[in-house]
Amino acid sequence: MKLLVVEDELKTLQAIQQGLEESQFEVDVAYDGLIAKRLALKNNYAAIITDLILPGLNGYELCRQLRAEGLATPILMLTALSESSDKVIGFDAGADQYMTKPFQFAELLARVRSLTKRGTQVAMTAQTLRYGGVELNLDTKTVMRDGQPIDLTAREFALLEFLMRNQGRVLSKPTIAEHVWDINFDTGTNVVEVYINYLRKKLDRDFPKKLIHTQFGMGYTFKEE
Amino acid sequence: MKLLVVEDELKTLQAIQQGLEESQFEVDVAYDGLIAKRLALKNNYAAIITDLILPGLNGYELCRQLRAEGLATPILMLTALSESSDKVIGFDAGADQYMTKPFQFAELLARVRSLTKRGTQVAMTAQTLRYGGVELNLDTKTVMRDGQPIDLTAREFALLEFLMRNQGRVLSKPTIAEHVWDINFDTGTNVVEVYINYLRKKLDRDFPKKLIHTQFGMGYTFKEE
DNA sequence: AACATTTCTTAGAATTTGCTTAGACAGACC
DNA sequence: GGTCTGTCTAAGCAAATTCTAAGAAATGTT
Repeated sequence: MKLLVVEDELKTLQAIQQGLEESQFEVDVAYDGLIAKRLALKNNYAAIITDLILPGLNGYELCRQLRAEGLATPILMLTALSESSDKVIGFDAGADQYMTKPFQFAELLARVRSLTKRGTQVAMTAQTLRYGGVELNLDTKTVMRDGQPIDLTAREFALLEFLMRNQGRVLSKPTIAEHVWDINFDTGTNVVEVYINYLRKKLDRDFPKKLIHTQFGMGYTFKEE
Repeated sequence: MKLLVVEDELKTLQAIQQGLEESQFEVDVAYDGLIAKRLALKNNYAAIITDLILPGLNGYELCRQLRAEGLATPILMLTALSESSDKVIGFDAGADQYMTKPFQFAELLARVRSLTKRGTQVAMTAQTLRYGGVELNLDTKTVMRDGQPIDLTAREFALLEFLMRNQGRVLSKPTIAEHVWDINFDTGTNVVEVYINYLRKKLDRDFPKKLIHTQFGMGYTFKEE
């Protein structure tokens, strides 16, 4: 687990680095806000620990700019005692935790552990496929057509996903069977036909514009008009 | 919440006292270091705010002697002097925070609040996840639903945490197993199902609105309605 | 129009998936 | 050692989905 520590005071920096490394973290360091920003955007750190007062770019600005770049990495902000009114600013900038110096190292460690636990989150990308008024959300496994929810089973969903990913293309039944069912189309099965039928009932039946088209003797196409 | 304010300049003292009382603190006052010491040892104050320059016993001595008596009450030291050497002395004496006059009352209030929170040196920001009436506190490892405490085992807690962090998303059993159990889902285990069941009994059973939903053939989702 | 081929539709059988419970096992605490 | 607590396995049951199979309909060909 890799961390970035940003601090311009060498003694403090080394103390933190050493302590974290002893606790099995990999630690990158930066003395300067601008360098820190570059590192933070390049590497995928589990958390960033930064001082507020820094050369180049202060902790507040660093934090704000990283968030502006869409970085979700947890940030722990350190500040000296006489800066407590900056606390509010720190949170507004997007810091996740705030800690006043001086502090016990054990406390820092506890907080870093708590922050890095958030890594249990699955990839944040909200993947949705859109075409012809149909919206297929891969995270929530939901399907909407013209704003109306459509309830699909797991297999139906997989089939629709495959059709939408190959939107406009003619897909033969063996191809579909292979991708959606992981079967060789040897066995004279008609599952594909059956499931196309299920999908049509749910997705096309109540709408004037059909999206699933039969290409006689060739396969099926997902397209408008 | 009871505070002690030690200050010999009457005008300043009254301003601080009034401001704090308006902010719902109970305030005791002292004009003199010796009186302050007696009060501080007798009453259990949430924090002590003291000037550095005082008759009887100066703020530095007051601070040092209280610590020598084993008092752990947070101390906020006020001083007109802004030289850093004074800061060092202040901290050595055992003060928790240090503030130079003149100051904005809002800042004083913020510091007092931070000091009276939890522990002395650190204003802990409670790490809690909230969703649909459920409050999961990562620091205390406690869970509440609609203000009612819910008792969970470590594994149940980890599962709920993972569900809440990925709230709204459909999580497959292999994904859950990997993140909450650190296992490859090869082994035909059904732990996930069993623990979903445990969690439902404790979290959903006695509430009309269910939060854990089964997406047949796909996984589980944590969401409202 | 008659036929062959392909696709659609449906019912219900087969299978998969999920829920629930009981109990085995291990570690913590007396 | 015995008890308790928490974690996990296993098995039976229920429910939902998936698939098969067979007749109906549609399409294309002669």
